[in-house]
Amino acid sequence: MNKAILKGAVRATNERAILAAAEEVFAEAGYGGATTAAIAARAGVAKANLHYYFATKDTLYRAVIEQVLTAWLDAAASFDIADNPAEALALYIGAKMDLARTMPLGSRIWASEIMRGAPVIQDFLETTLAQWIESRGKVIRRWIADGKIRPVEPKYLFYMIWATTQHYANAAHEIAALENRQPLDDDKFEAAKNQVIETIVLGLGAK
Amino acid sequence: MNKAILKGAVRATNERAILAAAEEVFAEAGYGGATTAAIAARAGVAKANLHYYFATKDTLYRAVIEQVLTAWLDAAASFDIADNPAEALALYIGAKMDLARTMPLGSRIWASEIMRGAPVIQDFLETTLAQWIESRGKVIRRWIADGKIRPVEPKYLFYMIWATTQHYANAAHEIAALENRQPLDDDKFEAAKNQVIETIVLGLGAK
DNA sequence: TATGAATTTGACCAAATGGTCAAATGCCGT
DNA sequence: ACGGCATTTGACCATTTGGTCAAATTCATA
Repeated sequence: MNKAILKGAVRATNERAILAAAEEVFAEAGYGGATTAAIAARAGVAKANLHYYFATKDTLYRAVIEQVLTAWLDAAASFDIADNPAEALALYIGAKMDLARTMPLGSRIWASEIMRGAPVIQDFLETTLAQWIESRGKVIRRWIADGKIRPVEPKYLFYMIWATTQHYANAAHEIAALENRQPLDDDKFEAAKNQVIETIVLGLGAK
Repeated sequence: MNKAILKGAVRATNERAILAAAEEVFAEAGYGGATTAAIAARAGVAKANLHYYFATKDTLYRAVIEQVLTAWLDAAASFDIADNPAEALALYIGAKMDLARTMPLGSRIWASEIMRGAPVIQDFLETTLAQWIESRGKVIRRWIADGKIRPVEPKYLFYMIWATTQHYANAAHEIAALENRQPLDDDKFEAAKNQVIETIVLGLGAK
């Protein structure tokens, strides 16, 4: 009976294990440095079996990127509740910080992908992301027109938010080296998150 | 006579060409994805000749890292003129922005290196950089004690500065995709720089 | 211009890599 | 219990990779 539920369970389980392993290896080694052998080993399957589920390294990489993209879009949605700048920004920046904390590997893969020249997500950048930043830019400009924040170029504001929040994922190792070789614990991370929010909100002169 | 000056000129020229090519390839492909063949080709020398000047890929990589480190330290020095927070921060952030503009490849290599777990610069992070941030942290704390800026954790402030400024190098491709597929021109870059400075200075409540 | 050192390179090598394949094994509904 | 589909894997392959080497060429200087 519950067999029906488990239909395809083996496939689902293996695909998940392989994707998780691939995320780790791609994040550490980059696309070029990652090997299917290393991914298979970390997933606990034979290399040939990995290729049974994902025909090529490229296919697998794209599947991983897909996941990252989805998570990114989820976090991006949290900006929409906008009206009060301070509140809206706090929510959005908080969501981005949480994402960096939850999916550090995804953040690193995203960063490498862009450093390679974004061969895979080029289209996403030029369409979805460009639209997103344009529409949110309008919100920011309204705030400026209403005198709620000082005049700024919305894009540069988003770059600052993205850079800073993602840094806590991408540079976690550097940060650990500067914090007694210990990654930020939850309290420190929360403090960092608040400081980022406060600095940006204040920096925009939000009323 | 001027032969003496040119002594070792061939070596110097070739080493420079190889280092420059290596910087490009490591920045694009990461350590794992870079190949000595690709570097040699871009430098315009035979692969065997590359290995004549740099015995191993690792040696070459470390030489490139060395350069990046030197440039980083130069920019770091610009913080020292400190007394007035707004002025000191404007100088430092400006220097970091200029560095990102001048050496985008180095910035990307730095980022990949850290994402790999910093195998090569681990020691630098734990000694030189840790000392640097500790001593500059003291300056920040003095400003806070003197009521010149609002209370913040200095480290999180530096993370924000590093992240944001380096973003203009690391994510240049993403930025271009969002700006009519055109990299930032000098004017726009200057505007971004000013906005970053103003936002942080204001965000610290600097008097 | 002769000579020894520095430089250049084609040919080569062992290991690693992405990927294939056929045979074996496991699993499900009938 | 059986037939068929999904899964697993060891053996294998062509290509790429980092690196070597000896022979050839160029260069500086006495």
